[in-house]
Amino acid sequence: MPNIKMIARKAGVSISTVSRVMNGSKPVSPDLQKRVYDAVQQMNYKPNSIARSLILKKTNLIGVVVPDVSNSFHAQLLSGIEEVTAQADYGVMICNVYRNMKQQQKYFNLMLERHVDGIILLHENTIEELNEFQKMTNTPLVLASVPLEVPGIPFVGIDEISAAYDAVTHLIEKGHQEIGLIYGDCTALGILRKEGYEKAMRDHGLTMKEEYLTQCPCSVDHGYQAMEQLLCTGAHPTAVFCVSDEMAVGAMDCAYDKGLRVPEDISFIGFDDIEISQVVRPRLTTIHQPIKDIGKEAARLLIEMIEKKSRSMKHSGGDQAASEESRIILKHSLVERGTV
Amino acid sequence: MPNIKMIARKAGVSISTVSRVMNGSKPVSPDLQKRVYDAVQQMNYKPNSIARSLILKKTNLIGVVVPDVSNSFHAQLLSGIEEVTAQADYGVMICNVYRNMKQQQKYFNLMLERHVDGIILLHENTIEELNEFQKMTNTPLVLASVPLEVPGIPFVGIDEISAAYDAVTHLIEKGHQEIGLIYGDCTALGILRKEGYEKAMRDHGLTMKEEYLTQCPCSVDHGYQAMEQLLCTGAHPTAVFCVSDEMAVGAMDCAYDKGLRVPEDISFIGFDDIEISQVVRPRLTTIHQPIKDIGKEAARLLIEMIEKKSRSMKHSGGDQAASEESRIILKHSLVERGTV
DNA sequence: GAATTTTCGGAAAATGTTTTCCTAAACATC
DNA sequence: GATGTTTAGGAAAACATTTTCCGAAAATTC
Repeated sequence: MPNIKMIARKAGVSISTVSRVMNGSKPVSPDLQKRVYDAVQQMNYKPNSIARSLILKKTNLIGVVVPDVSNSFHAQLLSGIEEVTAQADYGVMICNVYRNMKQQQKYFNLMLERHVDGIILLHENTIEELNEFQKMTNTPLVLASVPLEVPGIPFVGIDEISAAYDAVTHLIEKGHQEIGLIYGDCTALGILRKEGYEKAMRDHGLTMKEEYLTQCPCSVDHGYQAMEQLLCTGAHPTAVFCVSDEMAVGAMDCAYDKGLRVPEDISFIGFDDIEISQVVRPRLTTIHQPIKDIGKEAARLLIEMIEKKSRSMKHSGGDQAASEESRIILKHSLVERGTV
Repeated sequence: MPNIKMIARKAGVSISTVSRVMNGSKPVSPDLQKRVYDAVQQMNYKPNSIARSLILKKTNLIGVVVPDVSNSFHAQLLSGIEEVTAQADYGVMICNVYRNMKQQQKYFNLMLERHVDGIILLHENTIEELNEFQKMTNTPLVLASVPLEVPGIPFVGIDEISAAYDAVTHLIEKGHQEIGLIYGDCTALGILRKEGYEKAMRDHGLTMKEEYLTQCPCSVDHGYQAMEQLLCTGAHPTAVFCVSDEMAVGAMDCAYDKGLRVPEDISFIGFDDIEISQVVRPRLTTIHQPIKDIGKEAARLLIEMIEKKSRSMKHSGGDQAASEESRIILKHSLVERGTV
């Protein structure tokens, strides 16, 4: 591998001249420029990115902290992120948290030790952890589809409450009054969606029955169990709103096993519009999220923050946090299929 | 951020001593050791990984080239990879190729420019490209679930031919004789699985009809179209082997829409055992691949190669390619569900 | 044609490590 | 007591860049 010194020697110029033509940082006479380009070509020279990182304090690497890459929703977010980062010449490093949220701090440190230029969080942290993080470093951070309100940390996603509201309203408009809810209460996501449910019920003058509420982690299997539990109580909802598609297909499955017909005997509405909602029979009616776009927007915003920060560092030399105070809310939509 | 010099000053020792206690590369007296540790603690010192990379010529970063992260199969592979790399203190950088295989070379260059220590390929390249790659660099490379035979490049996956053979044999054992095939012929995967189909048919004395063979890209929608096409020809297979679960659920859907009952009128068997095969009704009978384990094994092997190489570089100083000549074949299995 | 400004190339410092090469002391051997 | 062998620990080179500073040459102005 040739280095800048070899190119300089070959082209008969100084090291700095080579650097200047490579980065266009200062004007260089056409004559020398050509000599440098020729040498670069002949030796197939590529500037060493590590050495550049060291001096420029920029790795062109962003970190993505994700609960589980193999989950369809997160994988799609990731794909959106990757698309725009790749275009902007950033690499993305992933960090799979699985469910061991305890080691959260460790993951942050890992990314920071690798000097990522910024982080996208797909995984829910406590607000304290986020504040802690901000205190510790001024590495840009954005939350994608993690609806937390933390001063200085931008969020991109949908309006969870109103999306849930729309889902439940749809059920109500179709004539349902006894509406069950399967949700998870240990994430902000689940809680907000539940809020949307409650609001819709209230706004339409429906009473919420305690026994119609069931909570479980977000997975097909847990959705099944939750539905079982819901039916066990003797409750007979005519429709169920599940705060994720996985839960919904699990729940549907349970209903099916209990001899209930969907949508004749019981209706279901999901949330997210991931792949499985389009392969189950009947097709799952659900709330569509522009998942990939959320990823893209998050990446776009993060890169913007990174570049803004590195510009300001260059000029003022200071390290004031360039805190972007923004929330990017994308449009969700109801997609009617066959389960209500 | 403190650097090694500051620690040295604080502890009242030389830079090299600090380095030595950090890496345990040479013995240091307990007294000085303690002083260094105290300084490190007090200043919360973390060695700068970039500077280390520069001198050690090791980034502790591996690259994963993947056709599409949002695809369930690849996402699972990735998750397996990430699990073992994280444990071994390697980061993983992803490179989403989407379908533009043309720019393949560009992706390799991208990874090499970032000086990844090794690459896992989940995306099929031509053998020429791989040879080209090997000629260009001696960065370790392993193929995960890309069944290509290239000298010096290890592969980890399943025995595609025999897995396909098992699938078709299962159909035959259940009494089917008219067996259709939906496959893709532009990947080694599709071709090998087709081979398995052919072998099974031949071994059981069944004739293969040209009109029973349909090919299409691997997706639910294409599977649907392929099935449509298959039925259009007037052929009436009693079972269809689809070389991926996506194709299979698409094909099943088509059958369903044509008024055929599964499995009474027509049977289906898929391949991969990804999530959707467990949510469709009836549940898809399929060939199970230990996807996550493939990812894990690939990562394990790659890291082994990397460390072996860096050891040999250290001792002999040479840069002979430490070519591992291995193929790791994991066990597949038939999982009987409801579609045959 | 002289004075002033602009342009451009080169030397050297800076980035934060690891590692090689020394020196000097401690220890063992004869 | 003299000599050889470990061992601890420091100075400096090496890694591959970018960037600042400086001086020389060229271009512009009066």
